[in-house]
Amino acid sequence: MEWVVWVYDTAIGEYKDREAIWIWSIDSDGEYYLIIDPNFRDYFYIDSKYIGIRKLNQILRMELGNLYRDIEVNEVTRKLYGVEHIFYKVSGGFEAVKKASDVLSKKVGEGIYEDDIRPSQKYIMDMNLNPCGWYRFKVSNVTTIDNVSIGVLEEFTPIEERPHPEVRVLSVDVILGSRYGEPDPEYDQVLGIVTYNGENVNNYLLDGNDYNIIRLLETDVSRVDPHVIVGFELNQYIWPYLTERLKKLRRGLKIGKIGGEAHQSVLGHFSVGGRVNIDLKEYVDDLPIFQRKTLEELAGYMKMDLPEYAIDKYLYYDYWSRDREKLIKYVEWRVKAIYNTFKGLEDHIFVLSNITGIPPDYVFTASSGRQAEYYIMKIGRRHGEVTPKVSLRRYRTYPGGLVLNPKPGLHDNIAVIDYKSMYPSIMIKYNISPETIVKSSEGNVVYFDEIGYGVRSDVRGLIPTILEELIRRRDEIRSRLKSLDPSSREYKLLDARQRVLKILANTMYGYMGWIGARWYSYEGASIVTYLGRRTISLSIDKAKELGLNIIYGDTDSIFVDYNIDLINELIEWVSDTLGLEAKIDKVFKKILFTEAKKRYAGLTEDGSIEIVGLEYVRRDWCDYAREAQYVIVKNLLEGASKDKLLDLFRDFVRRLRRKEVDIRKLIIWEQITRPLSEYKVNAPHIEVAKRLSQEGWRIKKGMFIGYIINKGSGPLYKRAVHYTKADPNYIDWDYYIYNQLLPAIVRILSPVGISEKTLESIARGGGVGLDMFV
DNA sequence: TGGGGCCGGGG
DNA sequence: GTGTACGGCCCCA
Repeated sequence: MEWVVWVYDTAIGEYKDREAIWIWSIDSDGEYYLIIDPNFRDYFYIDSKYIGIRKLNQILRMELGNLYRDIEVNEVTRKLYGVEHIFYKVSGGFEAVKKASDVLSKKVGEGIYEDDIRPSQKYIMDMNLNPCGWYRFKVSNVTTIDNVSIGVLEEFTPIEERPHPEVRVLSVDVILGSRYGEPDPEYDQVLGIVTYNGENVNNYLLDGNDYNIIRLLETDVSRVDPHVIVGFELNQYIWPYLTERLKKLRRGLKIGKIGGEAHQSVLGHFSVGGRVNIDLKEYVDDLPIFQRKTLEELAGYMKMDLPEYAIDKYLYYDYWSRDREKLIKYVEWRVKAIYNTFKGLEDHIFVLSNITGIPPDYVFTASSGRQAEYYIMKIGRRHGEVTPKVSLRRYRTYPGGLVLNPKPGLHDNIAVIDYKSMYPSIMIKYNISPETIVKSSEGNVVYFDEIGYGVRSDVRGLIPTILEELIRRRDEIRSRLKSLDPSSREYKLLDARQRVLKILANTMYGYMGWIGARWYSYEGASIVTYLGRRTISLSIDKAKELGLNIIYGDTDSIFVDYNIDLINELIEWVSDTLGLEAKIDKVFKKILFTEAKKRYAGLTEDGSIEIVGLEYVRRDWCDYAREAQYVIVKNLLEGASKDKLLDLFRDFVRRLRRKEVDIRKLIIWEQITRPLSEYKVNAPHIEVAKRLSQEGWRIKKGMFIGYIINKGSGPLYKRAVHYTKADPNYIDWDYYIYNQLLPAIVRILSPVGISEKTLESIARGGGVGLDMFV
């Protein structure tokens, strides 16, 4: 029989009492298919440098007992960091191979590779069966269990580029709360579970025993039978809580296909057999544009309606006790937002999964470094590369990009010239890869005296090869996009593809400098940044020689007077002499610099305001000061008079002095970056977190603490209170005038000659007369 | 008063 | 758990 289906996961399952690869898939109507491949053999490599074949077989025979019959050893040639080695490939049944690698790790220790990659992932990479792609499967022995058609794999062929089928989605959110701070699954029942399938919201509220509502969730899942279950904080919070609640009853959470229970899997994500479990929190965690990592930010980004009342989890229990309606309304908004956000992101998720080979389940759980690594592993083996082990290394820093001191003040018509993908281009041009770096200048080597390493030019590195391929694939897609209708399905999918390829290319340099990388290269990363510094310095020299006035520069960019002829000459020189591509990135009609690097505000040619590094973009400044800075700098750039700017400032001061500001705009947000006990200093957010901790909240790394400064004496950390406990009568309004608003405005007005003294006197109420008395 | 701890953001 | 460079706050000696 032949099935044309879209694969969404591979897993280790069973066939006739033996472990087998299970390939979960659906057809264009969303019907389930499970294709079983009983023939895939797990394997690992052992380097022949560390053991002879005779000894190897002897150990395996002695230690494996009956499982030995299930093992095969073959001599193969593979590359390790580009160098050919003779390996023994030990393959066989999953259990036997696992036992064999355990035994050899103990007896030989070194030289064992790929025993740390799960068979289901090896299957994806070796068979080139990428998740979230279409395939034509030939199967036999077809049966049906529940509504899943099951068949045994004969063979398969890929079907290129067909949009993914419409997936059934169920979003889930829960109400967890406790009188005593953080809800504890040991004592605190689940208060409510809310689901949404795109049409109906179902809310199941505690009435007696929460076991009943968890069962209702299970019933809901089995009735809706979703391909995707999506939530916010599913992996770190919701699934662990629900499974912990059920442990008392000695049962698991039954939400998988064919009776599967949710269980913890690789990288700490939860796996729901036969369904795709997606946690959107992991998506927002990865992206810096989401400052506080909230669902509201994500929903706003996706241009969705925001809730009428957002309720903080610290207040869930209060609302549950006092205003349940409002709480339920909010959580209903959440499940809808989660559902709709997923719908907006599904192309990206499926494309990212398809390209990296990481199943959609945990493509977000994997860090961007790991995503890049899976991709390298996949491409590497096509070049005969064995995947190296992560080894323990000493942490070392190395110098990064070059940053120029800006010329402070207001400038007209400034062009930003930057290098197109500077680091990837350097890595390709100079062949920089872990295996191409050498210490000596002998042989075919491009040597860099200044840092004491060179790069081999007789072999092509793996990373540059991969980068070239990424760029080539992306260019192909981009040229196809030109002839497509931007609103078409095809365009959107291809656009998602080219974006993912770009992200992967841009990740490679950072990946190589990451100590946890399998393809880590301190020297390689150092050469990349060294060449980056050299490149930008050379172009600065050339720009000066051409007579261009340089205002600023950072890593891969220079800001110069907008003289199109000279700039074109510079760009041409970069291309001819350095062999790299530079371009005009944007032009500022006005741009304001302070004395500081990495901070400026500009008005672009299309009239938009761009603010970089200043208080406005930082979450550890209160919204009120941030907004004030935006308004005033916008007016400044658009040519407002000094009087107008001072009037605006005066208004912002006045509203604070009159306590007319919504206290939510006074919250300062800071992240907890380590266990509370590891902090060496007192600081407001740490102190507030410690107090929350005493009230029963588990304060974990990565949490955001929002605080407000109250009146009183002593250091700030003693006067900071959690924002849920702030009271306008106790707030230190002066702190907000002198330590939030004033510095944010001094920063942008002092470079244009408005003195700090002038602003301070306005802040004090001077020069306004009446203000003193209101 | 200045250095260290800490945080967030730029490219 | 991708990299380094940087500014600026608060605390404390």
